[in-house]
Amino acid sequence: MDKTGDQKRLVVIDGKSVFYRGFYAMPNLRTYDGIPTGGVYGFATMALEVIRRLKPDYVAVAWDKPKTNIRKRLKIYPEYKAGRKPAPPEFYAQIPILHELLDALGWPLYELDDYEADDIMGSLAVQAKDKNIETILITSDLDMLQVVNSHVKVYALKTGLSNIELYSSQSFESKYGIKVNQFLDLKSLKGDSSDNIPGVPGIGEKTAIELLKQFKSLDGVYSNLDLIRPSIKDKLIAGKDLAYLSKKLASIWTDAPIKLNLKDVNGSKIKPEILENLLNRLQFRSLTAKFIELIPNFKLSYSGSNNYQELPKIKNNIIDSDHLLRSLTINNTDKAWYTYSFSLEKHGENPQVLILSDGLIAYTFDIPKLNKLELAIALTGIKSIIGYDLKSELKILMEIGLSKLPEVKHDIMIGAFLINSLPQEQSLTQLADIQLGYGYSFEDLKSQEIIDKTSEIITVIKKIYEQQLKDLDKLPNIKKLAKNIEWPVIPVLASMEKTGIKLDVKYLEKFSMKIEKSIKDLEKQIFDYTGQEFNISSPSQLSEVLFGANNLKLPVNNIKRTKSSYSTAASELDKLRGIHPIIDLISQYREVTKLKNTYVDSLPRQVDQNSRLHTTFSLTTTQTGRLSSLDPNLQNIPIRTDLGRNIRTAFIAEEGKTLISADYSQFELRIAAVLANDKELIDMFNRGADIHTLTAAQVYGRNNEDVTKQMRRAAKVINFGIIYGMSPHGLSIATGMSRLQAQDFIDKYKQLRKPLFEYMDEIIKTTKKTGYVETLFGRRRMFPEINSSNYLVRQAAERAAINMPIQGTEADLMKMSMVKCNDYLVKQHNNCRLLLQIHDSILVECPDSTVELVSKNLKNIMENVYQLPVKLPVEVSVGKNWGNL
DNA sequence: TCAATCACG
DNA sequence: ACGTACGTGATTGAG
Repeated sequence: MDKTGDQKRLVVIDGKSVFYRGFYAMPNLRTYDGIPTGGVYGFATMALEVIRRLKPDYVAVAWDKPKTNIRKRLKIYPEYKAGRKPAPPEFYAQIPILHELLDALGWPLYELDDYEADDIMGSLAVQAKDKNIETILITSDLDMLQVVNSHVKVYALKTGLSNIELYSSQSFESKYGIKVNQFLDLKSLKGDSSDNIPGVPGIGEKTAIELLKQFKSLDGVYSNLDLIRPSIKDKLIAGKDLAYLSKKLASIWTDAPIKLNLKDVNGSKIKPEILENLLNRLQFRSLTAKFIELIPNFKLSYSGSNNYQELPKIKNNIIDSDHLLRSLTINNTDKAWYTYSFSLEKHGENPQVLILSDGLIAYTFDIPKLNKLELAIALTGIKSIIGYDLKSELKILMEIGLSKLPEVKHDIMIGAFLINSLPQEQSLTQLADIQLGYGYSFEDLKSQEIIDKTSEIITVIKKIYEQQLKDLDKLPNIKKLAKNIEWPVIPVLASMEKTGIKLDVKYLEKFSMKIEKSIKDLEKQIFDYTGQEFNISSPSQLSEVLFGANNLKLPVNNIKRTKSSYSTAASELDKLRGIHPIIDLISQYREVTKLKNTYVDSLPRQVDQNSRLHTTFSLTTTQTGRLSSLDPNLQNIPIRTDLGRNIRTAFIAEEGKTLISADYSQFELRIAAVLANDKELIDMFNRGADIHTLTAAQVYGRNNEDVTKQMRRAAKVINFGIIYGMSPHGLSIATGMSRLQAQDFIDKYKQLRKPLFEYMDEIIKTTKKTGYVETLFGRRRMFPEINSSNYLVRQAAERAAINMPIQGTEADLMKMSMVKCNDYLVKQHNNCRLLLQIHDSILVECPDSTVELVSKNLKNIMENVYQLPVKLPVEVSVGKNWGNL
């Protein structure tokens, strides 16, 4: 986009439409303090693009004055722009910030009582033309096409935030078949519901275009009425006044009382310090860096200002295995190593290990077995490490055989997650971009590329680390959480992943064959009923078979719909149980195929040469702080059905060893009692009562002995459901009571557990105020949606906000337990290992001889992991396989 | 790539 | 009037 000759260029931005775009594109963007910033972000992104691509000499921003009547237009047509919903509070909250941004950029804002932004833009464009200045208008709708001429161009906002493009009249013309200068007449005829421009009633886009193609203009249409077929002619005659009124309304008025003062709109009045300060405050890190890059005299102290060029060059010393040991015998054992990658890669014959350390060296090193030991000895000096995803790196160090692993001093992947877990910032590439504005990708680097980029990579890691230290200083609770829980659990998880759990592959193969038979069996029975073969696993085909007019025609009155058909989810099929025997068969078919595909056949494919299965635990996935397990997921191995439990039987202990499972009982409810400080509930727990029976007795006003199974079940459902904010409807579904009974039950329960409900109210209140909730140990989850104007979104956020501290505190405690248990095992029973964690339980493998002792001690460690008013009883069980614990 | 479904706590 | 319990991951079919 180069300018010709000396002609100057003015850019006028339709401020509100740009702002709206950002506002809706990033509805959840907020600062740590919960100030909504999406609209400002959108505007800033676009501003950057304007400066970069259009290189304007002058810039102005036009704005529709908020809540001001557009009096001139209203006089002629009071309904103009009526019926628009007012913008939500998140919108208005950002306006003052936008003003600050404009001030920092030195871009004046034009708003006038009687004129719309379009008019202001048009007026400025006209005056600019008189001064022989080119004008570029930036807007999101086509209305501005009216003022296009030799000196005026329209740029439209395309998809994305920073994407502005010259509006091509060609594409308009090929799409509509009329010229852009006929756009106003088109609108006069067809109207525009978004602006409440009436147009001619009964004339839509199709007809209007047809007319304009033939008669060129609105006047042309009305002077040739006789040539038009009667049905349309009548509509045109009846709507003539409206048509011309529409034209007036939709016209851009280029005579707004503003004066284009070149001094005011001078685009080079940017105030770098103020801009930097503001962007920093808004936590637009990547934007800050991009502005810095763009604006030559915008070089400042901002801690993330190191772009690619400015990264210090570090001596990049590549050393092969021959020279390794001498070089590695380093003296820097006291300070932390910054690491990016201890990674094992196959290169030709030998795996290589790649080590990037504190700005000194990148090593590539073949590690045939012989050298592993030497390498391990050489690396033994490292006391602590700082880096990205250290769990992976610790696993490599274990692989090499390092006897004493370095301490995790700081992991920037997890650090970023703890500081703000809104899930945009996960990869190192993202972190470098968002926190430092460093625009280099770290994805899929080959080892040679990693070596070439050593200095950049290490510098980026250091910078992010330093940035996070500053952030953590402002978040003392999270700092403590990181130090006391999150860093220590990393090596424990590394060890668990590395150890893996043994799988009885032969057993599963047998089971698979058995299951295969019953699948065939079920298929046959199902097809007997339907009279045709189809894919039972396809919800759409199944729905057709069950409900279709030519098939079984099962009643659909209660059945939920999906987008394309009736739902065939288990909960919906349940409603049809008893109506047709096929329902039962389908449920069985589902259970069996699920089991086979997800577990029986797939797990054996994933074992190592020792028949052990290695999962990966993620610390940065769940919004509550729980772990998640993937590749394969070992946190959802079946247990609820008899058939499913067979899968657990395939998880076995090594020869001569035994599995120990240790579970916290009623973990979440106990934590809820503590957080709410519900003394009665705590007391019930501490007396060792059966909590559900006792609850039922209280709700129904009976003695414990008179509580029926039904009652206890209802009480159990509500005791758990309450943690998620269950509704009467939910309760009635889960228990089979009527809605009224359920409502009554909940009312009584509320009376009974006043502190619990007060606590829940309190959580919602503070979340609305601060924008986040915390666990007992300071883990934090942001809730941008808690003030949403959408009832359902808001309600969902409220329930999640209630649940988070409970589930999160449970997760925190569990991690602490794991660290302590692991410590104990490593120190006193080094041939015992933690294998899995399933949220409220852990699985340990231990030599037969020490099972009893170890179980007792694990139980003790877990029960006393942290002093709380409520007891945390742990149940321990042992067995040769996971199925019979 | 997404939606639907279902396995777990 | 509307929808209805929190948090996950894997598999499948279909566009």
